[in-house]
Amino acid sequence: MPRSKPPTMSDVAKLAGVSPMTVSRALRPNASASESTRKKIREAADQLGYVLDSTAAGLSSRKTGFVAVTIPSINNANFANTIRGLNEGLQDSGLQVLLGFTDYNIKEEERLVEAFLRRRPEAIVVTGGVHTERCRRYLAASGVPVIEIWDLPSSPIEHSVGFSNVKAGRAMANYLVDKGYKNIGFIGGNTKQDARGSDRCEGFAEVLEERGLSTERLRISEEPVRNMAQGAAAMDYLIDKHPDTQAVMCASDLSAFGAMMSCQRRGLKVPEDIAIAGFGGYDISANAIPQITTLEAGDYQIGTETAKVILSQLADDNDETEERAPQRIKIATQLLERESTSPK
Amino acid sequence: MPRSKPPTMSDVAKLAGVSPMTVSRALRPNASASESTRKKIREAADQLGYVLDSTAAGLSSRKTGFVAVTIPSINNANFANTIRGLNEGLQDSGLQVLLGFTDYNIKEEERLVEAFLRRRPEAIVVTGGVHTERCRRYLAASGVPVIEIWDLPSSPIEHSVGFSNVKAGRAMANYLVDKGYKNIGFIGGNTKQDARGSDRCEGFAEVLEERGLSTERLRISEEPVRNMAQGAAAMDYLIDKHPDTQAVMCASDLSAFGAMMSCQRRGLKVPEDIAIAGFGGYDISANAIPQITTLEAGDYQIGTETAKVILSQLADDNDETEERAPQRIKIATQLLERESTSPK
DNA sequence: TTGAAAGCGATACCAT
DNA sequence: ATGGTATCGCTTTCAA
Repeated sequence: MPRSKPPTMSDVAKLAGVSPMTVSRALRPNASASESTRKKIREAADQLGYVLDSTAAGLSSRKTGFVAVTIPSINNANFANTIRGLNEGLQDSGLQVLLGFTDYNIKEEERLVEAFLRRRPEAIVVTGGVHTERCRRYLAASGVPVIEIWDLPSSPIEHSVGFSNVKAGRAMANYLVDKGYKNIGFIGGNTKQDARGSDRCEGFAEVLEERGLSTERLRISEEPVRNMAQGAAAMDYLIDKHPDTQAVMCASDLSAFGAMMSCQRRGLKVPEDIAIAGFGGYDISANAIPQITTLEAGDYQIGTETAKVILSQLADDNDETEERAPQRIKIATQLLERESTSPK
Repeated sequence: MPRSKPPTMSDVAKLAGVSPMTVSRALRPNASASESTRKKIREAADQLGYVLDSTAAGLSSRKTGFVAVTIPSINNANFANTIRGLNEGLQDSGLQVLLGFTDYNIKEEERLVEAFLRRRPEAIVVTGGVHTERCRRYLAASGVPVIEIWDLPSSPIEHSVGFSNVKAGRAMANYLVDKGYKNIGFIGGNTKQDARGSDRCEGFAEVLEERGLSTERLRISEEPVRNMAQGAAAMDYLIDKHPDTQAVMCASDLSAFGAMMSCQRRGLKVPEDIAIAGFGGYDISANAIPQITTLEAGDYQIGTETAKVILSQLADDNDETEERAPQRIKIATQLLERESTSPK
């Protein structure tokens, strides 16, 4: 089958006996064209199998309809939910999400952002507030709204939608200390790689210090600790080193579950022998036995709120209004107390 | 901050004292330009903060650099892995994945495909072999390579990369029957929504019949059964109705885990009282206690193989070779026997 | 409501 | 190695 050149507007125009310009208008909902020519043109288009070329349309109208988005990983339910929320929030706007994955690497993020900039997106969304110097310059000079999500950076590039990861870590630490635990640990990964995760760890450690508890059980391994197996391994290490550990917060619910399985294998009961908490409000935290205490981050809502920011910034009826001011949308987090930290 | 128009190639050319054409060449790796002018131009570009407009480049060169991909959901580790594999396979090609989510709805897929076609992708990847009539027409007339993944349709549109979901269901059924189980159930969701899931169920049922076993324990609910909670609910229903059930295959490892938790809550031991198997090779299947028997689908590999098909089809040195023939790449699945179906 | 002309920002192609 | 010119397929703008 030879791959032939697709038909153009001119082809449709010729067949319908009108000018290309009329075709252009007839194919758009809001343009003026009589119903009769519209019908004629639609038929001609159908007959030819014509599909609008939005590449050309974008070049001419200076609107690509793209929203560029970078997230650390696609294998992560939290970010997946954010993308779902964003997609749904943009549903009726005609905006297309251009999704890229940084693999928790800001150098890779820089590459992605540069590649995305070439596509002339109408807005750019990046995860987190830590970027390479060059990447910050790209974003600042992009000429379109920039939204940082999943954090509320102290020096945002422009808009931000998220929550304070430091405070999130503090909240969980305070909760565990309030429960009466003394020997408290934290399981997390390389701080350089995952700025948000390390912020949570930092907040967690702050509270332990403030409340006069030891911080020697902060188990930060070189490798990331995101999945179940990594959580299990980290827990093994932690308990071997500090058998008197009474409670642990894990970087995510997945590693918390892995840690919990590790305890079960050792004959340690959760929460009676050791309490475990996670982060992220993953499905597993609600379905595991025992259910895992977690901090829900409002992942889906981050997406929907980001969509709102984008749409309000792009609305053309606000060129001079205060809507153009940098937005800072705080998403509520929620500590869900579950069985894994509540001995009966 | 006023959002001003970004600089163009002409701007760079003017500043560097050359023609736009020279800029175009200097900015590409393979074009001929002297090192001295290259340097001059790069400096001018940097100074202006120039970023190539690939929209315009695409219009002119008739290459957008897009590969359009539709998957049912972003909240699914299997599809996520496929996208990871695809991305990595396309890494060095300069091709950008344009990702869309159908929500397991072929009408939504049709809308997405039409929207994507407007972007003039250089290849299109769709999940599954079931599409609306109109969507099939779109794809067939797209003029670019079309790859259906996660299945091997009997009437493929063009290329396909996947495995037989019917055979996958058969494999698990045969395994369970071989283990000596008689009262075997299946937990899955609405067949209309998820064609691949229902294929697996169909294969599963075929084997039960062929081997003289009852198929009355095929629990197919109206709603999808994909997550843990749904799996738990379905298991409760199944056991209430058929307390003599000895083994169950679930539509996914997530529902298998939910089902297992449901058993645990009832005091049923897995696998001693009831055996449970899943599908998909999710992390949870290897980390749960007991570990869950599953059928690994080669999700990541589906992505990498799809990338290979795309690249070979797009290679311009094969206009007339047999490489243009429809490819049908079979991905190996693997039944991983684990504790959840192996009483000691 | 419709049409003609002039780009949008780049590359292909042909010269030099 | 570099430049000039003609598109690429559409929309904007201005007229009719």
